[in-house]
Amino acid sequence: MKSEPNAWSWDNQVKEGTSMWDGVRNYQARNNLKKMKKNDLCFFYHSVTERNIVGILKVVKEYYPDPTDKTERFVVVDVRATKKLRNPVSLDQIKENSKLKDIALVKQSRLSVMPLKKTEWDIIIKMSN
DNA sequence: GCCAACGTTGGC
DNA sequence: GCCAACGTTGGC
Repeated sequence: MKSEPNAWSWDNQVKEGTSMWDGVRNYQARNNLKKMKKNDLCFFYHSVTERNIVGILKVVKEYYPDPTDKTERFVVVDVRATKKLRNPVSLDQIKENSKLKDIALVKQSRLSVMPLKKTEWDIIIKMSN
């Protein structure tokens, strides 16, 4: 899950505890939100200014209508900051790893909520230690 | 700050 | 239903 740290950062998330992941206005990203199950884990990525994966979020509530969306077409999930990565994993590092060359973060840079395979997740976890 | 890559909108 | 025009995102 991606956010510009100027708009909503990891520190904001930690301070807030559980919060809605709102503002998604893209159907593909919305569909990915809908696939999330309670207790699923997600990486929190700081886009634009930092380009780092900084922490891990947990889904605490599955999708429901986004109250900030007047069209009633988009949804949110509730998430909670779970763990800060020991070392942030940068976009450059991810691009340098040939096993990660096909992930959406690299291939579809505009998508703000994207899936990740377990094997890919594990590689990134390893890189953060 | 620029621009490529997309996604959406609206005229036809 | 097509596509030009436009808006947004996010890497560089």
